[in-house]
Amino acid sequence: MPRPARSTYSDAKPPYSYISLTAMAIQSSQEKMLPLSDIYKFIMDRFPYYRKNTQRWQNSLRHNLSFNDCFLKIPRRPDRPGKGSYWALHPLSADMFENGSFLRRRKRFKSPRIATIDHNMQIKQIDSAKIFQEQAKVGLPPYPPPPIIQASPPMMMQKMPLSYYTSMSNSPITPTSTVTNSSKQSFTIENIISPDFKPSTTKSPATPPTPPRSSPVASIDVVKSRPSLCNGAWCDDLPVTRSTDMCCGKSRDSPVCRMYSQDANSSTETDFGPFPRHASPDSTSFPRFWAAESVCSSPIPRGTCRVHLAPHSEKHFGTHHKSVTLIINWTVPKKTNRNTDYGGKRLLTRTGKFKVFKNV
DNA sequence: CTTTGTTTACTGTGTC
DNA sequence: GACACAGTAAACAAAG
Ligand SMILES: [Mg+2]
Repeated sequence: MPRPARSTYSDAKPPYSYISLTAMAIQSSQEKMLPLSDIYKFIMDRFPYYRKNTQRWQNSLRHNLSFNDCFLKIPRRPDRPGKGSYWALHPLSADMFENGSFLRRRKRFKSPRIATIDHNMQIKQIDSAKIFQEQAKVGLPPYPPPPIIQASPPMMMQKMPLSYYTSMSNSPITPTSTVTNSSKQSFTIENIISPDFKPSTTKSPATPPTPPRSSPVASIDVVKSRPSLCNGAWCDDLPVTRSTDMCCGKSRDSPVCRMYSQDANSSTETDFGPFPRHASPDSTSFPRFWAAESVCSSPIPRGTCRVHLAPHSEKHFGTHHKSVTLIINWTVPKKTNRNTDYGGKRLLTRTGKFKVFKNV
């Protein structure tokens, strides 16, 4: 086992990340899986620091569970009802910590996609997480083993919470290190993972701990459109690409596309804030004078930002102010590919100025 | 209602 | 500065 934390930790903040703390909790459990509340409990039990501000860190921790591929949600068994799922470690993430030290994590773990054969004998790429979640359900025994053609990275693996579904009532919960399945069918978790999780000292020469090579990524829709300048004309529909347009799947660390309105005379800038996620914003929340309305037609790929002046502004437009300059920032991927944390390139911020005159 | 889960946005930090 | 990782807040949905 990676060394667990000291059983008593002072009030100081432990040097472990949420990923580490959560991994500790899960690994410490008999079944290698825990419901959320038990993860909380584990952490609070041995780290007094986390007995305070529970809202805060628990929110962060949940974020980590969802966000990180190394944590898998395993559905509850019907005979063990309750709220929420169980959380396990992705078997292929055993390599995550350098020689098992919770203090040093390697590269962020990405659940690799794996080639399988579907019912029609078609080769399909699916997230390996799926396989393990399914497998946990099925347990050791029978069943149409999803044949694995090629599991991308050969690597050190760890146990899946097998006993969970299989040791319903009778079998004693197997101590993790001794779950040795002797006879088995063509494919189980145990088949594709190595027999034991050996952290610090021992290294299996047979299975060198290859760091997870980045796996093939799903194809991406790269947004091609660029906002075009429309100087000198009233633009009813400004083609604006939102930052989230650039994202493929989950996004994180993505910059925002904001829209600014700048008064040509006073040069005061009004920040209209990021574009709304799903719907059009209510125009009342916008600044009084340069109130505008932004409508993003859809939450996905591309949206059109429609800029109007609010009635109040409209009245002064062309008298008080000859024009309005809209400064619109948007982002483009620096190269192509994906966004930020997901292996791709960062985004560049571009700025466009749109001078808008009243349409006569 | 609360808890659990997903996601976006933003921030800070260390490294190269 | 680019980039990867980490922590936090918060919106929001779904399920208990
Ligand atoms: Mg996850």
